[in-house]
Amino acid sequence: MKPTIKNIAKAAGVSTATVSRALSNKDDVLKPSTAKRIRQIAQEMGYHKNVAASQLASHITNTIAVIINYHQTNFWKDIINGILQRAYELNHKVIIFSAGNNDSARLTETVNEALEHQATGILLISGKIEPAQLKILDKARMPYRLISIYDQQHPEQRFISSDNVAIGEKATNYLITHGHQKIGIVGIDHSSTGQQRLFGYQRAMTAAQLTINPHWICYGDYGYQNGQELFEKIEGHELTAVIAGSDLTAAGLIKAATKHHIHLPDQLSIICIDGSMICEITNPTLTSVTQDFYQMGVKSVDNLLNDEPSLFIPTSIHERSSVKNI
Amino acid sequence: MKPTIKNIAKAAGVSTATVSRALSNKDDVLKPSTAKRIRQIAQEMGYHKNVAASQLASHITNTIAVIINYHQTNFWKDIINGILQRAYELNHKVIIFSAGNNDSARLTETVNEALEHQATGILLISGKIEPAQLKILDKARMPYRLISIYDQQHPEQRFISSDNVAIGEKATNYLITHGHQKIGIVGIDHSSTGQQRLFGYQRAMTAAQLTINPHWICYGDYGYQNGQELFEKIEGHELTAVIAGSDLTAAGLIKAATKHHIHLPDQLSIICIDGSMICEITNPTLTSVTQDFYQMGVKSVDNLLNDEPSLFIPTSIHERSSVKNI
DNA sequence: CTGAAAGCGCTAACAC
DNA sequence: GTGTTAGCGCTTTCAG
Repeated sequence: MKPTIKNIAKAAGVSTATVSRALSNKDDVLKPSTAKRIRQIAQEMGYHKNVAASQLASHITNTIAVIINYHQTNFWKDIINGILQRAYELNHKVIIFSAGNNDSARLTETVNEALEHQATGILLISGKIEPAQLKILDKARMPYRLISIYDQQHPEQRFISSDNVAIGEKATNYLITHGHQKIGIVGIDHSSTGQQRLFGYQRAMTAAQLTINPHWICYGDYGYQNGQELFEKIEGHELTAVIAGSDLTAAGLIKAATKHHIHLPDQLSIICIDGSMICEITNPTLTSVTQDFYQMGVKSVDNLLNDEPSLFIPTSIHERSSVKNI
Repeated sequence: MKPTIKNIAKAAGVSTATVSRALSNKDDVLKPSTAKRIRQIAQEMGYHKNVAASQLASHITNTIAVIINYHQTNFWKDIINGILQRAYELNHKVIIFSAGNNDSARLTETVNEALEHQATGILLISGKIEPAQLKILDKARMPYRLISIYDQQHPEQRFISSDNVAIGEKATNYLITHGHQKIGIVGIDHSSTGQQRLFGYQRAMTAAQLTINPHWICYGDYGYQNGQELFEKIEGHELTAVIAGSDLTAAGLIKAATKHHIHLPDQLSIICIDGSMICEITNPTLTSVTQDFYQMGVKSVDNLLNDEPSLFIPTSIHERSSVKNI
């Protein structure tokens, strides 16, 4: 006999309504003895609620749909970890959709798919998003948040992100404070994240009345290998300090600098963005601007479920001996 | 007007069955013109299928439920990544359940919750699992696989895992081949994974007629900090080589060795298990036994959906200059 | 405190 | 090709 509410009702000699109540722990309405007896029978029959039926009837899913729109880097993993943790605490399930790597068509497809799940809300971990997809979300009147992306042009969009402009500015100012004037920024990319960090750098430089030599800005892919390669690009420009676009970029720069017999920080000061364990291990002295992606995941869930306004995840700077006073 | 199949039917002047067919792209049965017209109307009404209703009626979910039973280490993130990728390719959704950190009661709870979702199958990423939970799964007749855990005592259980005995053996034999006899194993724990690695080590040592000094076996937690601390423990035992239980353990050992002015590999050869990027960056010369967790995720999905037998994910050894010939 | 019954939105025979 | 209709398994008024 298939373990359904109906069959349990039959076995217990009660109605399906009573069984439903018993299994939903609505004990305040039921006689404790019947409730207990029903649960006992359910247990014996190996009953497991059919979530689909339950959701259909009740219209509540307690599910957060997460869309990952960029798998290349690793930060989404920490964000997911935070989401999972907080979702569990708030008694929500998490369903994850993979949308490839900034593939717009596929993202649209994925957003539509997520919408089919009648989730409580959608969390979109993205490098970028286009108006087309936003329109779908808005039309569906489904609560959503953009994680790790914010758009100064569209302050009305709800996001949870690091403040990348502030990050770039903070790192730059730190170096300026220490007397540096020829400061490079290395390994950022053309995504909004990279551009915002660059903008912060430019703003700080300009505010300090420092001129920026275009050669001091080196694009890259945030990677370790790339960091090593980029070192060659910054040589010969008399830089005294460099902002590494990511922790891996910094690791690569350090590796290459060592190989070229450049002494750090005497000949070159390095500060790194996204400083995490890798930098800590390769070079515990490295000053870094760190973001807490786990926290970003946690806050995202809170923010979504409580309908709070957009949020910047705070950034902290870990001052170590990698920056020389000049 | 709520965008349901019924309302679309009304708007299009057809039956709900026809709408259902059109929206499920059963175009072989429909007149192309009506199919197209219906999809057009659905689009305009902002229709999104109600997955709950669909699943309830069809009994098919195309969903893989993943349970994470151990959040402390990072390998699950790569596994999840592989699962997501492959699941997408096979047109399956992924729902993730977090079961804390080897909390047995909570795991039971989570298994039950996963069962409620009528998934195609369950993937359990675990450090360990108990008979109680296995019994629930078996009783529910739900296909499942244990990832990253295998139990020699229970060959009937389906698992996808690295072969930790082989890994320990492989690392040990590598050192033996290079002439080492006083070999330590450092940083493993008491989990089945750790114990299997230890067992492989012991087997290789015994096979080579080498005696093991109990002090050569140092327990730890696979961490970086711990690796540094453990270095002190192995000093004074005249070891010529060491197997580090994890990449982070190796990084810690290297750090501590350098601090103690021990020259690697002349005074001590190190080989590491789980060798990944961190080791590559901290010490590109380190010989390591590597496991591909991403691949483990990919294979798990295939294995589950195609009902294939248990599988060991192959391990490879990267020989570099961290082991000295003596 | 418990039961009867009307759906939730969709699918899948079966009929025409 | 398309319509009719009987569910899928559960929740939730509304009665009693």
